[in-house]
Amino acid sequence: MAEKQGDLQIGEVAQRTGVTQRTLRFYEEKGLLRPPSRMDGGFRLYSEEDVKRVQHIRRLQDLLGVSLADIKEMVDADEVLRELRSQYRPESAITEKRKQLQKATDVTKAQFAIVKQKTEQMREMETQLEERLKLFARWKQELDELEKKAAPSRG
Amino acid sequence: MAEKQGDLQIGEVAQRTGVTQRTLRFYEEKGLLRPPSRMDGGFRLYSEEDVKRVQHIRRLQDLLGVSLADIKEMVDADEVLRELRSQYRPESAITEKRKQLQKATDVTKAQFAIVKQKTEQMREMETQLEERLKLFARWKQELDELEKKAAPSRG
DNA sequence: TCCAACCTTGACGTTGGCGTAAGGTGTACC
DNA sequence: GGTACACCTTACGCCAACGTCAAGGTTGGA
Repeated sequence: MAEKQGDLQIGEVAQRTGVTQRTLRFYEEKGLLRPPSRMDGGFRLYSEEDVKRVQHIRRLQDLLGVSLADIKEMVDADEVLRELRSQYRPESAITEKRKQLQKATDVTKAQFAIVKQKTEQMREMETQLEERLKLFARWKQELDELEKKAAPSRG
Repeated sequence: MAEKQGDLQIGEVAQRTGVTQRTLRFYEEKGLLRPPSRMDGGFRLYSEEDVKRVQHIRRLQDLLGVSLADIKEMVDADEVLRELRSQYRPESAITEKRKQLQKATDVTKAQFAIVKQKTEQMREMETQLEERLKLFARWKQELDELEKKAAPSRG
């Protein structure tokens, strides 16, 4: 198997996502990334989808600050989503589908709750910091004027 | 020195803040909390201020997900703020004050930048998740209707 | 055919943020 | 002054999330 058009080796993926190759292998090991296809010699071949996935994982890490285990749960829900998208499937599996959909919904709702709560608190913090900056600005003003009075332009 | 009115032992602080005693000592060790006063026997005595400080640290940890080293920088800025509040001080120290104020302002601005960026991204994620939930809801509808047609009330 | 650049799988190392156990001391209350 | 409980320091332990070799195989071009 030669390198298929559009596929990426691990080095390129690392560059484009800003993580190390070690991290990519680590994510694979932990089940956060599906094992990619390989070249004949064993080199990993990633797709654009994989790149997006990595970026998604990083966003979750950075923004939510949750563990990779939790993130795995979340991206697994993504996988379910993709699977469900391939509608054409045995009708017998409809109960299964329903279960998967339920699971995905639950996970997403949980995630949504976290995000909502955090945005809320972040906004609070944002205004607090804003207030503080204003306060600092006023103090600086006062300092400036104090200095002007203490040592009026002696030039 | 008996236990002063209004002061708290480490156990109470732990309970009220939801962290362990170990964590409180650890924060002290790392300079995130000023060494509290002590009873004659060596028991730590915390103030209400300390409690607030711990809660603040935890919020920073949880929301921003930054290292304790970074948080130290931030809460040190708080300390500067408190010091600057005691205005009555030798005039000779005005240059020093200015420097401290500058530093505090810088740190606060940096923090503000982080918070702002994160809130932004969080809001994006929020809407994404909302969309996804809607999609899931629609799919569930479809599944329901599909089932109704496949097996119409056979009672 | 040969080489440089790229990749592979182990396997051990590191850092942050605490947990936990040991062995001893303080405090409060009867 | 005994006892039950809260606290003290010291020090080793632990887990997540990678970092960092080491020793070798693959690829693609000259």
